[in-house]
Amino acid sequence: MYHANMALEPNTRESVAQMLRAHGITPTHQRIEIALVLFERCWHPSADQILTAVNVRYAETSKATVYNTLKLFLDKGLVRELIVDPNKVFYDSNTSAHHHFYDMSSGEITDIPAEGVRIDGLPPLPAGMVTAGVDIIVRTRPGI
Amino acid sequence: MYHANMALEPNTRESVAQMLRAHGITPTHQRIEIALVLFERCWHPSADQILTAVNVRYAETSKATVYNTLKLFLDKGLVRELIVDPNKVFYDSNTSAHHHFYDMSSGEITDIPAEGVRIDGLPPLPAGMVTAGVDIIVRTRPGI
DNA sequence: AGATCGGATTAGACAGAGTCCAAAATTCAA
DNA sequence: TTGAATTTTGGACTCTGTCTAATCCGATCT
Ligand SMILES: [Mn+2]
Ligand SMILES: [Mn+2]
Ligand SMILES: [Zn+2]
Ligand SMILES: [Zn+2]
Repeated sequence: MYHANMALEPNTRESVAQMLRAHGITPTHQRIEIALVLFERCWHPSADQILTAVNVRYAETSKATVYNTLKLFLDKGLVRELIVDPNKVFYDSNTSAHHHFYDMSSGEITDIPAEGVRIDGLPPLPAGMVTAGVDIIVRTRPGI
Repeated sequence: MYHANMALEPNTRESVAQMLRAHGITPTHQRIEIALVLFERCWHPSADQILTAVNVRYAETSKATVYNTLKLFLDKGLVRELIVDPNKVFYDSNTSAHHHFYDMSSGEITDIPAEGVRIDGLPPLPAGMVTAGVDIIVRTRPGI
């Protein structure tokens, strides 16, 4: 997966710190850990998965900080929320426009690149409204 | 609690009961009330809105029954879930294929008819998977 | 270095949505 | 009418996420 925010930088603490500074975020120890977890690979973790991943080595980050930080990253455009499951929000470190497969049986989320996908025939927006985003979710389940 | 003298058009109650039977659902009083609330107009209520609406005249239906019934209706294909808000599920009594505008500032949900909307260029599904549904959510907010 | 001070972190209380359970109520076929 | 099967129910419980006030930094100044 292409990470718009990572360019070709290695996932070092220093490169992550620079990315945070570039987005106007003071790079604290906890924020760097959370960013490393978010960008280390292509996944769509929940807050709880991030909390677990960040504390694998030492318990050094609290639940409150994970939620605080995810909200901050969201405000600053570093991550986006994925609303596909009734029970929890998933976070997507790929902020470029794209869509998703959602396997309803396993919960697995897979990116669909936006290039090549085209939506035709949408009606005009209600008066005075502006588009904040168009999400396509293809819900799948194991075939016969 | 069942009240024998509820003033409601017998045709409407009876037609709802028949619809439930046609879907293999035993039409109890609570289920009929919930179905009436769901189908009385075009809206996308949450479980809590349904609970409130059903109990406007008398408190005759419990929270547990609303959730039980919504799950039953979902299984039987009478309603569909709408996952657009991180905090609650909305229910859609329109089960034909269609899409939605979601006004992020007011929470208002508006139907987009599927006729005329076309999605091109979706990649093939992961091996062994089958489509359970394709949802387009156009998130909007008040314009400039 | 030591003191300062504002932002960041934290534990744990709290809230809202939804689930579960065992007891009570009801349905409906016999 | 009867009673077994189904449905309903209050309330405890779980889970995700929020809030708050105390504490902890860590960058800057002397
Ligand atoms: Mn939930
Ligand atoms: Mn929530
Ligand atoms: Zn994604
Ligand atoms: Zn709808």
